[in-house]
Amino acid sequence: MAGRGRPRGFDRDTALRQAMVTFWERGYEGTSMTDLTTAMGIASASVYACFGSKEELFREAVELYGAMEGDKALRCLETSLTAREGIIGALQVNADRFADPATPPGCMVALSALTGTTDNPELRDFLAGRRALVQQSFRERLERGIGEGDVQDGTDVDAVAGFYATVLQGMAIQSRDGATRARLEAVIACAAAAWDSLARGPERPALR
Amino acid sequence: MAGRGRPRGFDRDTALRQAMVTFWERGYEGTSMTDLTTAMGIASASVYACFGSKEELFREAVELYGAMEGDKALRCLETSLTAREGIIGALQVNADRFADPATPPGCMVALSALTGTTDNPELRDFLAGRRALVQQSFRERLERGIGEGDVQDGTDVDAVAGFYATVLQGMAIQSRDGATRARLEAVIACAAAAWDSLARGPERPALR
DNA sequence: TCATTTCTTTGTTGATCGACAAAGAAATAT
DNA sequence: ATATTTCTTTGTCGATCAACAAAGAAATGA
Repeated sequence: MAGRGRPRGFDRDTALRQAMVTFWERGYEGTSMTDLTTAMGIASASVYACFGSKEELFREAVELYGAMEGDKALRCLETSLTAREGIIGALQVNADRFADPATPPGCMVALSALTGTTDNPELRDFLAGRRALVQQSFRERLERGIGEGDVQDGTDVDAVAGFYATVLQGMAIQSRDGATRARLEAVIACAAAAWDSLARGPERPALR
Repeated sequence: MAGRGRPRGFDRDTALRQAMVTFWERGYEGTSMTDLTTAMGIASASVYACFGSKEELFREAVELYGAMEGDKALRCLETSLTAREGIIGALQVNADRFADPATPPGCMVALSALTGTTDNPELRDFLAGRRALVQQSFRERLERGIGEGDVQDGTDVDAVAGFYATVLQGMAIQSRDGATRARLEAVIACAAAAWDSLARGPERPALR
């Protein structure tokens, strides 16, 4: 297993993490190979030898991002005693991340390839799929809540999961616009206050 | 006032509208001059002569977008009898726009320059300012509602305005990901159901 | 020691980016 | 009719894009 030839002069995980931060900050299209090689501290040929291409590097970076934060939110959903606690907790985990001064503001999955990838539908769908997974995990947690009794039977789990996913994605933009941790908390508090109207009452909320 | 020299061979408003749609679809950085000249049907030299630069053209396109939709939402806020009706109505006006099959999905102001403009802070701030204006108009409508009695005195208007702005921005991403008009309506219904918990009760919503 | 393997450095590739210069075309003013 | 003005067409500019080829450097195995 030990390589035969000259060993790699950089740490792959470290380089990937630095690439992730760069993509997170500047987006996929907004990040040039020069940006990457500068941040990673290696030459472009090493990037291609180690990661294949800019797009493959980006996909790995997104998976690393998901492994770091997504897992924490998923664990919050799983270990929570109620669906409300789980979903609101997941929002808070993300708010922590979005407002962390050590990393770029907002969510990499939500923001790094929304537009500008019109002629790369695979990459767009890749990220859209990651976003859909979050929404699906919300829905599954709501369904579990129905089974466990803390969510009223008859709740429109698709609508409620979509609502909280929408709030989460909106928080990513708010964070990009400079929203502090406290402001994100205030948004979450509002979303939490809506809970009983959505997942407690058996009737669909009236629109007007 | 009648021009002396050769008259322009294209309609400025039409060309601007086509540029707006292109920026809306592909984002600022994702739109090339070739994309623009193709969509507008004119050569790049004509673009520069008529609009100055790509960035100035984009700013004009954003202002046109705001004049088309922002005004409708603002009128909804002004003419509504209650703050609730105004803000929920503004969300619906935007949902109409986001899901209109005749135009690109989602919101141009929210999506067209979120990342990829790291080295152009003026442009980023320009769009962030437009987003802040929406949030401010929500806040002002809430304050008016307090004065008119349909919003409980003591309501945290900053938090509530931020919440509904967050939902609106999240809807833009949902729309980009393929959300139908009906799904956006479901999100709005959830946001509307939260209203009484936020703007009716005098107490701040409890977080847990 | 030396051949082999792998990585790094350096340089370059064709394509595309936004922007503009120069010249030709079409209108008005005198 | 002719000069003037303005627009359009054509071509091109230097910069930058993602990607890779070739050669030098540094490790291992025999």
